[in-house]
Amino acid sequence: MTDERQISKAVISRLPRYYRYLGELMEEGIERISSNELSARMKVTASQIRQDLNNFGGFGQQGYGYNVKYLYTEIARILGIDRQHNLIIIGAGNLGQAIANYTNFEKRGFIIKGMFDTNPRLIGLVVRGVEIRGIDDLEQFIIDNEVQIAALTIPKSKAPEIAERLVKAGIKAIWNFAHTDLNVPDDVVVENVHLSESLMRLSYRVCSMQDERERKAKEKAEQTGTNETC
Amino acid sequence: MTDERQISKAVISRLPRYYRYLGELMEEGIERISSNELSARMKVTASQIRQDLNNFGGFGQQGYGYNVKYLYTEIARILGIDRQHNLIIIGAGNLGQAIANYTNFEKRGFIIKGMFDTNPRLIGLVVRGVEIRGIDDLEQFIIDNEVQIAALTIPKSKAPEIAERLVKAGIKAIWNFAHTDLNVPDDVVVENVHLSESLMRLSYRVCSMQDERERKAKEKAEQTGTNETC
DNA sequence: TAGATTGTTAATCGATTAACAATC
DNA sequence: TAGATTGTTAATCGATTAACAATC
Repeated sequence: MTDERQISKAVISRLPRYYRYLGELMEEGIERISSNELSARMKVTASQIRQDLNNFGGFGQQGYGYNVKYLYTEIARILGIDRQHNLIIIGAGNLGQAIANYTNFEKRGFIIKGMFDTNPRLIGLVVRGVEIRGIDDLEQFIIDNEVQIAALTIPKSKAPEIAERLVKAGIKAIWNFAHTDLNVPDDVVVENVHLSESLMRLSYRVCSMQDERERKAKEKAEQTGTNETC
Repeated sequence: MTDERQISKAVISRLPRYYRYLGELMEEGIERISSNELSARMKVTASQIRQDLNNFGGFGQQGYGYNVKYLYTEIARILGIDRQHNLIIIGAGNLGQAIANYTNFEKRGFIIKGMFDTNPRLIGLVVRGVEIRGIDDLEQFIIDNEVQIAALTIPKSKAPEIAERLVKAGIKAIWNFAHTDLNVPDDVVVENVHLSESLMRLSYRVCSMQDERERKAKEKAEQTGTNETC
């Protein structure tokens, strides 16, 4: 019913951004939009928008464009955020608590069922109505609460062992914030958020921007004859 | 000296991962590695590794492979993490504090000079030796401390205004955790970390994995004649 | 109906993989 | 020297953009 052929990863990774922009359009009270207008807002080509959406079927109408609310709902359905996903957070440090405190996740169907930590000082604390538990309960808790997704906000050193326990307990997906790659069976989804890698990419871009700035300054200096290179 | 031609974004985004694996190899005491061995560990093709690295020059040696330590150092240089980057964190909530507490960033040359928040309860607190300040000081602080990078861990609603102030104060890059796109001049780098989008991609993958599982189960049921479709 | 805009095919562009000569 | 493995060119694959007929 849902799947015809494999959708490319590039397309999938753009869908949440479309979803965000459509949400903003709804807030502005805009009811319909053409691929051209949307392309101007999002700074992508109209062609790409139409191509992307047509992977999932024709959501638009010739001569009219796209109905914002309808498209918004359809993308939610495609992404599976119209359903409920039960989630736990392993690691109740700042990062784990940051995720627990982000209320918008619940709006998208991600229900935080529990938090886990090994630190005795944290166990028993309640964050946004969710109790922090010791890690011994883990397997039973996953089964009892039909947990699909585990956010892993623990140090790299502990990640492989916990990942294995999660897999054995039947988890469907790991949202991995640990600075390491996890080895799991093919049918377990791992979505990595490697913040240190993100920061390194930023670093690269800052440096190459700096290089470019210097190159241009030098060029200008040469043109105005400020140095004796030629 | 450093730049010849534009390096593709795909290549850049893979460099931090190479860097991580090379670091692990060093910890294991491995001194040299061939593209083939590395490809097995990293689950990418050897061809891609060689192609990627050759964008920046020949770091290997025929018949030998790559010297781990040398390559590690070179990638650090390419990424610009051999230099010092002064950083501030705007928004001292859980996410901001999580970043402040992650010690490895300092190892890579990212020095956290200050944290800022509007919440009076947080102002004056000290996180890992860094004081949380009121946001009024922002511009002067950036100039006085030669701050290049600002991590933006504040709600979406406040992000555009702060981004504008940062740009005016001469910031070079914004590490953006706010759930919105920022409008900044071309020479200011924005690296987005949109956690909600990451979670939606995870959701998609969980659902399509589920679909596949069901499809296969159905196929099997048909083969064994458990239903009457044919 | 005429104008607008999609859905979709074709053309282009870029990234990945394969192959192999160069060379340590 | 022979074997190993890179650096690099060529072939393939996939993703993006352009174009336009279909159609609301």
